[in-house]
Amino acid sequence: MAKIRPGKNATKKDVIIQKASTLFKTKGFNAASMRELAEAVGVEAPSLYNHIGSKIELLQSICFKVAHQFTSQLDITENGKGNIVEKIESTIRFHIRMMLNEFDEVFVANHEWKHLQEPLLSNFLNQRRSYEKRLVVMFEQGIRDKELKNINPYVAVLTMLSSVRGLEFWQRHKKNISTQVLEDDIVTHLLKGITK
Amino acid sequence: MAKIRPGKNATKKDVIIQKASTLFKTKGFNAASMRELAEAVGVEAPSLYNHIGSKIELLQSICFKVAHQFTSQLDITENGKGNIVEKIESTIRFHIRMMLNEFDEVFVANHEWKHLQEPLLSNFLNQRRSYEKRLVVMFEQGIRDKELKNINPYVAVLTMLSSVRGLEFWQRHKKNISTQVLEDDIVTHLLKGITK
DNA sequence: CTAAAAAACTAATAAGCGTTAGTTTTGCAA
DNA sequence: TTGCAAAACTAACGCTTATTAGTTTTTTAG
Repeated sequence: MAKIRPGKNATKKDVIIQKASTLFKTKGFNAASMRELAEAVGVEAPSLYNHIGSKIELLQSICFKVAHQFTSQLDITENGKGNIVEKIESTIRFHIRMMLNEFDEVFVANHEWKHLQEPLLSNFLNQRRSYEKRLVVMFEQGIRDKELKNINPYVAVLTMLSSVRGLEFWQRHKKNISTQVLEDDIVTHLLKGITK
Repeated sequence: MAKIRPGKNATKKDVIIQKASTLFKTKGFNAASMRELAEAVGVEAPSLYNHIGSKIELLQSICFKVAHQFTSQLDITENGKGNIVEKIESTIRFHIRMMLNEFDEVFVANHEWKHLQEPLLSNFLNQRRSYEKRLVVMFEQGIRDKELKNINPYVAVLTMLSSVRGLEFWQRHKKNISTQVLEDDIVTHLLKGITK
């Protein structure tokens, strides 16, 4: 009956992807059915196929959209002004803001990527590895430039990424602390451990 | 044909649970089929039901076994000797060792718990919350006793838990660094940020 | 107002799932 | 060696799944 009603700047496909993000996050990709997704969107399941190609295509869209956001922001940061510590801080803050503002999609990209199909699965993992490697290179330069302590750059990068990912668990405590305070706390905490 | 051959101190059920841990970790609970599990064990799918009750029971066994290991170790640590910093260090090292030695089961407990059914789902989440709360209390006492900086104990606990969970990603780099060095590095890194 | 295009609907299909039933084989104890 | 229990097997059931086919309704454009 009622058609899918997208907002001003969103196609119907965008609406489906957004609802899919929430559903995949909550139930997991395999446990989430197209019938549930359709109900969330407000139509019958087969109607979804007027806008999308398949269920797996939804997961692909979510994962690669998130990957692109992180990658292109790192492009900007790498080529921008500032010393290494400032670039690391900028990267940390971007990660935190992504976790807070686009939680569902980031969560799905972090947890459900394993259900991607080849060759996109390998493509996605290569992007992740490449991203981490670029961060390691950034840390290595910071060490060479004496901006950072003589730490193991791999340990530092993974500690940083893991800590920020831990924001997942803050969803429950969201009410208790301002996101700005949280952002500053984490940045301080992480930088204090590695800066000279 | 061939019966399930358990090792000396393992029942057949234990073998199935161990194989299930690996399979659930690799493919996710829903994507892992009983037919695949049976193949990994070396029997046909229906034969599994001579040893287990159901698929969901396997997930329950894994999740609650892990939860019990963490909880009972924390009991020991809390009631043991030493100041708060020593107890925190001991807890961190236990987490790291669990991640390294019982990776599959810990991974499943961390990632697949959402597929537990009520009332066990709530039970599991309550145990997690209770565990985190006990850590927070530990940190609060450390702050009161002036052993720790005046940090936000929630932020500190979640940073600690997240960092250790990040060891998941070290599976790929395992060859490049000794686990003992890794353990010491992480402990140092984490403690340095919070101790006075 | 009309016609074409977009998008909804109902019905159905094929495949895979966990699990059960019923039967046969295996392994240990007497 | 015999007999019983444990554990394997084959076959199949009922259910859910993503997806397709075919049709009807709704929206849009001229």
